[in-house]
Order: sequence, then structure tokens, then C-alpha cells
Amino acid sequence: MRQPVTDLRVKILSALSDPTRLEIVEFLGKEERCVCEIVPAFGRSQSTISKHLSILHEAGILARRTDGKRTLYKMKNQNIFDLLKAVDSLALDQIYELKRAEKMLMDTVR
Amino acid sequence: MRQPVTDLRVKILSALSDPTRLEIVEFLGKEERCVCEIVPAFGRSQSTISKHLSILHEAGILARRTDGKRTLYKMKNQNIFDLLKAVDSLALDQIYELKRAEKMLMDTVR
DNA sequence: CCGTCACATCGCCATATGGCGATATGTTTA
DNA sequence: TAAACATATCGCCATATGGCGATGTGACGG
Repeated sequence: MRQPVTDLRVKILSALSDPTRLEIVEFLGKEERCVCEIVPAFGRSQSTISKHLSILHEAGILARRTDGKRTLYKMKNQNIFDLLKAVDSLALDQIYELKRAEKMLMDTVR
Repeated sequence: MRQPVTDLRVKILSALSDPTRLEIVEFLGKEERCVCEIVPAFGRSQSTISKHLSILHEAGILARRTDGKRTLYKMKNQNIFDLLKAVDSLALDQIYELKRAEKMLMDTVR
């Protein structure tokens, strides 16, 4: 049997491992926005965005609230951005490494 | 056109969003291990583990080195564990929240 | 009430992913 | 050089995922 913690980790990481969902998270930032604001910000259908929002909500990343006929979403926990910073840090390391390899290659050719 | 940084982020996050791969990362920790040590530690076929290792390697998470007929893998960057800590922190928040909700429910019933 | 608005859900399709056994590749050993 | 070993890769299958249009649902406005 798998530890429940691992499952939760996988759920959170899976929810974040899609470019559209990452962009939704960035788009929300500290704001609370209704679906009607989010949809036009992305070149995707309403149903697609709605599903992405559900996935983020189910992963415990977004909080959902309804006000009249609107549904409002916001980040449930700003700590997500710490996580993303950690990812960026790794990504940047890789980019630097690439640049270094490129430079070395150039030096070899020269 | 997508920012290349986003693609890299997605690649790293995708690589980590699988339970077996997460366990491989934890299994490696600070050690360098050959595939022959990793495979028996998981209830999966050699080909499956090999593919998982490749994915982690392609995402820049693992370093690969060969020594004789063995292939050795190790974490390329211990900072991955900071990322995982951030995930755990979010996961724990959710678990606490669940417990709180449970408790409130119990209090209501009482 | 009836239409409209805002959103979620459904059904479907194409592609991606994880799994396995079989096979290819490269390295040491006999 | 042949056999054994360690690992990667291939081909295949079942399931998951992301996308869309169509449809369902609940709230408001006339």
C-alpha cells in the first residue's frame, strides 16, 4: 500500500505539471478571479479551462467560492509560489549549465 | 510561442509527478547507485525502471555515469529536496485542514 | 415562468504515459 | 571469440490526459 502522503504529493505535482495550469496559477497570483475573467485570458475553450480549474481545485491548490451566478477562484496558499521558485531555481541551473557547455564547445572550436 | 522556461518547469514537474519516480529520488538521496541496485528495490521490471531513470535524467534531475558495465545514477542537484519539502508543506497543510474539518464535524455531532 | 448568463459536466477523439517481455548494445570474463 | 552481465531500447497494450463542442444546471432578470 502506498503512503497517502506520496499520493498527495503526486496529486499536487501532477496538477502543476501542465503549461496551461501553471499559467493559470501565475495569472491568479494574489487575486481572486471569476472563470469569466480567466477564460478569455487563455486561448482555450471554456470547458477546457473549467476542467483545469477543477484539477487545481481538487489538488488543493485553488479555493473556489461562488457569488451569484459567478464562480470565483483564488490561490488557497501562496506557498505554491515557493514551490515554483524552487522549480525555477533548478531550471535556471540547467540553463546556466547549457550555456556553459555551449561556451566550452565554442572555445574548443576556436 | 511558449516561453522556454515554462517548458523546462513542466518537464521537471512532470518528471516528479509519478510515484515510482518520486520514490527513486528518495531512494537515491545523496548516494550514487547503479541500476542493478535500484531495480530490485522496486517491484517493477528492469525496463520500466530504466525508462523512469531516463525520464529523470532527461529532466536534468539525475546525473548518469558509466563505470565498466554498470550505469550509475545520482541526484544532480540536492536542491530537488527543497522542492519536495515545499510540496510536503502544502500537502501537510491540506492534511491539517482535513483533520480540522473532521474535528468540526465531530463537534457538530456531539 | 422563461430566457439568459456563468459555469460544470458529458461524450468523444487524438495523443501521451506507464507497464511489460523481447531484443539490441556494449562490457567484462572465461 | 563466446558466454554472461548490465543496461537501454523497441513494440505492444491498457489506461490517462488534454482538447473540443454539446448539453446540463443553477442563479438572475424581465
